[in-house]
Amino acid sequence: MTDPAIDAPPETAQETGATDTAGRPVQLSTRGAARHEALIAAAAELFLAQGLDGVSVDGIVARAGGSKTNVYRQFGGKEGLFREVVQALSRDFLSPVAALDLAGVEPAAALGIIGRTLLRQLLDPRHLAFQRMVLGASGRFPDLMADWYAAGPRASQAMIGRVLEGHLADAARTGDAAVMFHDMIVTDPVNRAMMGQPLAWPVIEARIACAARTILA
Amino acid sequence: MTDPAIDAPPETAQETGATDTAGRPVQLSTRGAARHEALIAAAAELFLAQGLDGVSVDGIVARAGGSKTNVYRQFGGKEGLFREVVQALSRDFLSPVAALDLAGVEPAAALGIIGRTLLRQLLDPRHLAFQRMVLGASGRFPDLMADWYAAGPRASQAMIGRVLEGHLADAARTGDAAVMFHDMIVTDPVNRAMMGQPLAWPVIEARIACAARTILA
DNA sequence: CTGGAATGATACCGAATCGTATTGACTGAA
DNA sequence: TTCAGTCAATACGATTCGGTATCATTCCAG
Repeated sequence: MTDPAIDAPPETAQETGATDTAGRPVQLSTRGAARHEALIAAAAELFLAQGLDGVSVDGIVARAGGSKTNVYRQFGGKEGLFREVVQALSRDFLSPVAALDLAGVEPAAALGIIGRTLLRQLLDPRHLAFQRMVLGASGRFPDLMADWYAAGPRASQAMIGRVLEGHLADAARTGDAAVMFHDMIVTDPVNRAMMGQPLAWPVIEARIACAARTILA
Repeated sequence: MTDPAIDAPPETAQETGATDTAGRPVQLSTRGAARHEALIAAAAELFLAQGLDGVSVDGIVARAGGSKTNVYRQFGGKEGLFREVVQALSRDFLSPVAALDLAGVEPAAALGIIGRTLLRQLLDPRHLAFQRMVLGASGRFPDLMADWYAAGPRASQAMIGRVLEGHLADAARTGDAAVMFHDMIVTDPVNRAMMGQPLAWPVIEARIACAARTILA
């Protein structure tokens, strides 16, 4: 297995996050760096729509432009590309909730804001497809699911925990309470949406309010 | 691969639930009916282990015995077989929780019993694989996920609802409370197990107790 | 301008897939 | 015993895919 990019070092030294199969960095020209992004973007759309096994490398390349050379040089193969796609999407979906500033907001109101922001994000068809993709692949890539879980649900739960701090009877269980509130408002609406029977938004809002009352009692 | 117990028996015409692609019943001999079961059993194991796309019809037949003829005559193809497998497994996983008899048990204790029984069931590797399979395929088969959800989570929630009846401050929200209690105790442990980082059993028990106190407050 | 590396386009390979067709053995009833 | 229908085993065709190899083209530093 020869790798020309490594046998005879670079040209335009430009470092991206790309690594080959063995984890060694791959040098990319400006064109290559652009292809790197284009490949991830194209692969993301296709993987979201059809899942890992439903997409062919040729299909991705046809959409991204360039050639298969890039996929195998920059990502080591289909699997490497999939991994980078999942990690990139994990980062993207996190932002709106993490960006909330809840300083000085009443706990009940803060939980409502978090809940609505979170659910608007999670119920987006793109995110539903993403979750389907990650869960479906969790057998083959448990570490990828762990990465997503840390960047997504756990981050949201941490924010909920900060809101609950000092407002619970049993302060020692703040962490558990945060997880439980999160799962209480997220699980059922997401599952229903995932099987094509979404709840109406007012119903979801009522659930959030009900859950907030429950957890703060 | 021959199976002496199946190769020889008589050939009385016999009706099973099998239908062909157009929904018309297929006549099966005794041998055929045995193969029907064997195919579902073999396909179930393989689909659970490798997912829909990771399994080939030839692989299933190699494990079940017989030949591909049966798959296409009895199930119409790989997809039809997959559908029957999911429905059969949905029925199987339901039983232990539905079989509980909680007449005259205190609500708090009853919730504990349901929670422990439910989680012991859901955290079984076979069920984790099943859930992975159904969620991963929910894009292509949303109706299958709906079937599972009705036979699984919704049935459990209904049982929780019957326990809560008459013990909540806001009686009108008994249904919501049941769903929330269910998701509170189920979601996080299952997700953690699914990504290969299972919670210790005592932690889970504590969660159940905590959730029961919360929901009954 | 130029030489060597990175990239593009594509042919190619081997393996694997689904679904059908074929053939011969076996079954159960006439 | 005979005969029509079913099943097992396997061959087959058509297709697809992942990954490699090839060669022309483009890019960039010097």
